[in-house]
Amino acid sequence: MAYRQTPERLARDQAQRLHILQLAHAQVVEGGFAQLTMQRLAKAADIATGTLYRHFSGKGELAAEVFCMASQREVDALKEVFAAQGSAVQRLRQGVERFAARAWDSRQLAWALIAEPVDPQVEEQRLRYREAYAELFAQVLREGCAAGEFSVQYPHLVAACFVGAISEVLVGPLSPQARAQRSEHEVDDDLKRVRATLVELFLGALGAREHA
Amino acid sequence: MAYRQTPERLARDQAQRLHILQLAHAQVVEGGFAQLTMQRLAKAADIATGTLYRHFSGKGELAAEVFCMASQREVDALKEVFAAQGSAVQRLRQGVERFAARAWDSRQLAWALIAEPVDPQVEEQRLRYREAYAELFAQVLREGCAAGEFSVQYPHLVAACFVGAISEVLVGPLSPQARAQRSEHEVDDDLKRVRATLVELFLGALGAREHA
DNA sequence: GCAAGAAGTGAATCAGGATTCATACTTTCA
DNA sequence: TGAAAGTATGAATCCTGATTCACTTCTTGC
Repeated sequence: MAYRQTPERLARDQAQRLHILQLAHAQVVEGGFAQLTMQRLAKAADIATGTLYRHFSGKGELAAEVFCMASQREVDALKEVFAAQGSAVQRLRQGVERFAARAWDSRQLAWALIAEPVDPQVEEQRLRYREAYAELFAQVLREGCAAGEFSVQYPHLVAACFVGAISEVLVGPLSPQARAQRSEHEVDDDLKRVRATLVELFLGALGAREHA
Repeated sequence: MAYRQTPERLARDQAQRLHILQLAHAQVVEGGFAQLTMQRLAKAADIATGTLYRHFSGKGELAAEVFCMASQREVDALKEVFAAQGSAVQRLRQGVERFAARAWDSRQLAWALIAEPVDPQVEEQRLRYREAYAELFAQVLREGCAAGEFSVQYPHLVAACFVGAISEVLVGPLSPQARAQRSEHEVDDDLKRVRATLVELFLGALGAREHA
């Protein structure tokens, strides 16, 4: 007999799995998904490549999980903002600002989540999460409609537009190439303008410019 | 001596190169860039793989060129719409509608151009072209400002938002997965709603709802 | 202490395309 | 016609990582 499923063992397993995920996450934060290879990860975790496969069926699963962890954090942050007190318009504005600020804070990660070319299993999660962001926005839009703050015919589509607009306007400046060219200072200015533009655009679109 | 650079020879060369590009384009139209492999392309063109390398330094260059050809066509179409007579608001509306309609017409291609994971050389062109679309929108925005139709502080950023919104709202329904699930009829309805949403959103954002 | 079964190892293998290159074919022109 | 030089061929090779698996090292219960 050997190695039974004692709670401690299970816990240790979980812990190692988590540790691997954290290291993988760190790789992505540092250099995007391109940086995430099984050998490198194994080395970072100080285990053999084969051991990775005791925790994950393959690279796709692992990468997808890393993606989900990171994205879920963003979704939760946004959810929190949207759950706060205040009019839909106010919350929308704060949501956008928070989103942009977070992306700016960890550009490489934001870029990896939003725009880096990734393999299909990860891309699938990306679609899911974009959907999730959109759903959050859509919910606030519906609340705003219900409260008579503004009127939107297809909240879900408008929400998708918002998500797209945010992504696009961030991706340019976030992309590794762009970052290589601009100074920190310029980049901060960019953030301010981007936030202002997004807020103005969204509230304007809702015919709620003045509430802001 | 042999095979001098007679005009006919050059022309034949050009013709073959073009033919290859057209076939490559066809591959992409059919199955995205994933479908574009050197062996498959060579077979389609009925030449040896090695011969491809007489025309292109490598796959990246070839794929990038295909991407550019296809994108340039879209840019030109949009440019044409924007160059037409009419107020900025009218042209903007028509630009959006045209863009969406074209994407809908060739979904697989649109998806490949907008959202398919592609290799870095192609991704680079994608950024350039997104920039190009944005620049077209920005120009119209500036004209509208100049004409006093509306006022926008950072036309370029707003333009980027437009491009992002259009892409995002199209990508969902355009993605191969989504397409597998919905009927033609549903998809047509989607297009109508998407166009309506985009137009309303953009004109609303510009405070130009009523001009429409 | 030891046998049985888990877990860990990492060099070897595999996969799937891109790329090369020795060889064969064409064209040109003296 | 044949030597020279460009062009085409496509099987073989290379590349880059993911994945495997025979073997070693643990852990446990007796």
